[in-house]
Amino acid sequence: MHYALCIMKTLLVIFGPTGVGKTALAIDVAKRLQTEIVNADSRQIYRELPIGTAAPTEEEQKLVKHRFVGNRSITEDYNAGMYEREALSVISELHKQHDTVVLTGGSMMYIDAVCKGLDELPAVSEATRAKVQQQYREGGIEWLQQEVQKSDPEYYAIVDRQNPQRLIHAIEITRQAGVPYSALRSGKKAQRDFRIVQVGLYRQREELYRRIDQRVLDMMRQGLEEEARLVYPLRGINSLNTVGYKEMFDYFDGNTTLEEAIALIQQHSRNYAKRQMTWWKTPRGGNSEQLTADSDIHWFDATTVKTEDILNLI
RNA sequence: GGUGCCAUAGCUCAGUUGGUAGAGCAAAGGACUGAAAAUCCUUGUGUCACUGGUUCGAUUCCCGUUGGCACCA
Repeated sequence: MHYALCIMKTLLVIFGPTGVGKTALAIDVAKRLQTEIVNADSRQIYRELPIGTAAPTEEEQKLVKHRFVGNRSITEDYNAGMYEREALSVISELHKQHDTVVLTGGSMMYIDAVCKGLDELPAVSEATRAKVQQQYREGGIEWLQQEVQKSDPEYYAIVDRQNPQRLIHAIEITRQAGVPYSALRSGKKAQRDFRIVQVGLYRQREELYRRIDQRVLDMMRQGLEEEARLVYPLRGINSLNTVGYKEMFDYFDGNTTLEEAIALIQQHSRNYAKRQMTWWKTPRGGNSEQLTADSDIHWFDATTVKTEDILNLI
């Protein structure tokens, strides 16, 4: 057993809210380990959106090879389940060459998909999706609620009934699988054949928000408006339901001024950062009692963390 | 200078036929098993601009003051 641990490969996961400083640290750590970075950001995978998603730049990618950056088009359907399968495959491939692989990003569910695993679900067909969408349009959320109550009472008992996305997903899966969605939810954590070391980054709220606001201004300087204009014709698709783009679309439509759009992008980015911090139960501003609360995660203040601190964990 | 209108939550505004007030947005907190930068839930005490008057009681009515807007000179 002890011997097995010694030869076990490692996945070093570095996460934290948007704007906390993950990219720079991950690159530095990966460089020192002479390994590669597996990106876990649901929007940076789209090659049409490098500026507005603050994707690693070409220069940064020259320092360390990145996977899952700009490898998809916004016109492709993509989701956390696909990411789990592809990421596990890439990690396995990289582990043949490297003892440690770095996984970094801000998409909570993508990271959980790799670390904890999602249950096997059938792919939803276009026909099923369209049918459910149509019935939702006709019957509203009441129909969704009644449908889930009828076809999957067990899930209805625990689901957030005001959330159309959750209800629609349950209906789609139930119809596609032929069994209730809840029957496919094991709630079990997947076993991985590598060790997982989790590093969480945090910053003082005020400073984090200041960095986020500044980064939005930087994006504007780098050409976010032009980037958004190029994808504007496709505005309805899921991948463009993204902070930085929907606000620019409103500006293009004449619903807001450019100034208002920028302020809204900043605001929505801050809201997103808050949701990330809630998900990871991020400690507030270096409270040491909270730091030890979750033993699985090694928390570091992003303003003081050193590459060596991370290397020491491995 | 004159007349009229307005002044209520961080913002935009309701409202109280006189019994100290509530929406949207913001903000804060939370949830999260294939859209997850998504989606959803919870949380509203504020000198009701200031001064005086009427009244058992005024944020509400009246006088005045200050500030803003509009029109007239």
